[in-house]
Amino acid sequence: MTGSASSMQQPPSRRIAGDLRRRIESGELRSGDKLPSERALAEQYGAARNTAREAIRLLTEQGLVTAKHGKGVFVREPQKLFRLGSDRYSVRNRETGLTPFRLEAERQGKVARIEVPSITRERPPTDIAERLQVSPDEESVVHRENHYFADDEPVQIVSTYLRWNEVQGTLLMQSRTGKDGIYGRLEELGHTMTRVRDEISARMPTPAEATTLKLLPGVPVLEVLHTSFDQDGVPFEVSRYVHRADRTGLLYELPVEG
Amino acid sequence: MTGSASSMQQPPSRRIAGDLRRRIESGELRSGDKLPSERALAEQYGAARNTAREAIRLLTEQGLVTAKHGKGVFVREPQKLFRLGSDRYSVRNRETGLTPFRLEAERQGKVARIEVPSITRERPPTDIAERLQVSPDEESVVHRENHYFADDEPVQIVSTYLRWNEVQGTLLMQSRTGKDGIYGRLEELGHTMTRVRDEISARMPTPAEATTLKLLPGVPVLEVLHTSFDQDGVPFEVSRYVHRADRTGLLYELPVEG
DNA sequence: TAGTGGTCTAGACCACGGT
DNA sequence: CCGTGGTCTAGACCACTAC
Repeated sequence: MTGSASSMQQPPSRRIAGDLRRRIESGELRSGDKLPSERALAEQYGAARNTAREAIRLLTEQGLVTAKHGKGVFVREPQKLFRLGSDRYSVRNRETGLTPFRLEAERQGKVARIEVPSITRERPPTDIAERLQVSPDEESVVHRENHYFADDEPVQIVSTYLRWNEVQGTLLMQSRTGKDGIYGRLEELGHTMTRVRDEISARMPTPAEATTLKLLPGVPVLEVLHTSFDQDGVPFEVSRYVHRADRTGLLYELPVEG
Repeated sequence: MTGSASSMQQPPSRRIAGDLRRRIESGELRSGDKLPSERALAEQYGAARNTAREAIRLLTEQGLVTAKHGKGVFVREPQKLFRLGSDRYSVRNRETGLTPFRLEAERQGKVARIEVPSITRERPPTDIAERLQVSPDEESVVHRENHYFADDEPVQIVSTYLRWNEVQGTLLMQSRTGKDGIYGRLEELGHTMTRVRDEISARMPTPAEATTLKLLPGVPVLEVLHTSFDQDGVPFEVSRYVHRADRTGLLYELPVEG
């Protein structure tokens, strides 16, 4: 508290955080390196431990470092991204027998696993009802919840919504949907996917999502609201994808109409 | 500190945060409502002010509430989203004389403004160099930085990279690029946009981004790395878009190849 | 002036990880 | 066992807002 008025712009916690950020960005502290302990930082800067702790918190919020209880605070390692391309809906991919997720996991040398925690008849959320063109006031949809893992690490949560009156009594009410997955069954019901729409947004996870995705603080999620349209322009399937943003990149390639 | 061992699973700060989250989700506290003050919460729960403050911090991190210095803590209002469609690169839109950004701002009844803080020759970042197929070791690109505002609120930061040897001495080195913008000039240079690739990710903002975008804590950014390809498949323009995620939705519509 | 959040202090005890 | 982060206490002063 000795500086002149002009040198006192920043509170100590910001100053400590700024110093650490610079040390990380300059390469002095590299991925995986351990930061000085909170108590050591406090002593170095002549501050209380809570002040050093606040500095660490700022960096954590920015996704730069991650704390490990009992061990220390470490510079976060950049993660290889799952690259989910716009061709992930292509029929060609179905014919390989590998889903896009399995393909991508394989590319990274990881083992893909998919769980189906629930398949239930429900009243749809309003955003889903609008897009699937069903009533939001009745139990008009079937909700299939899927969890995707790579090497037992959860990477995405998917909620797929289908029309109850169409899928009632079919394999689409089972967790094992047979050859070519749900799109194979939907094709038998007369829906050939000819167009898709993806609406993309990003936000911080809910506590529930943070738990199931095992998200560290400072990691946002990517939410994709996906709608499939058939040959008649009818939306026949809507899915909400929640991806952990530290492991996911989306890729869209498209022609530009003259 | 009176609960039995079995009822003590959660620390007080989480308990307070959980109670508040439930009150918000149940509708008891609505968008724009003021939460109890930190001191009031501390008293209600028989805790120190720092503990109540920690609870508020958790909610802020989750993007649920936002603090206003001197006024209080308020439930965050959902923002209307800028919907940036995949047709934003279409030539048709250029012919209207309105850029997609201006169109979208108009749709929301807001005034669009675009600043060009800098146009400089530079050595490209490696991810840009790869995609534009230029050398990362020379000053091989021109970097045009743009800031987009809606009603004087900043909503996106765009860095466009072009080949120095192509645009040297052209209008593309000026802030006013003439009719149809940069794509008009690039077409005169023989590059007709026929295909685009967008690579999308989400992350927490850097402090610099948080400042220029005036981001509140708990708001991530959407980053889009955009590449334009011409009639010969040559990448002739690469841009990095940084959008504030609380105001931006991306929309992609695409046909599915049989 | 009173009330609010923003920051800081100087302690304390707990839970976790490794020796 | 010791060192680490996780949480809490009971104060304090500052900065901002509104009256």
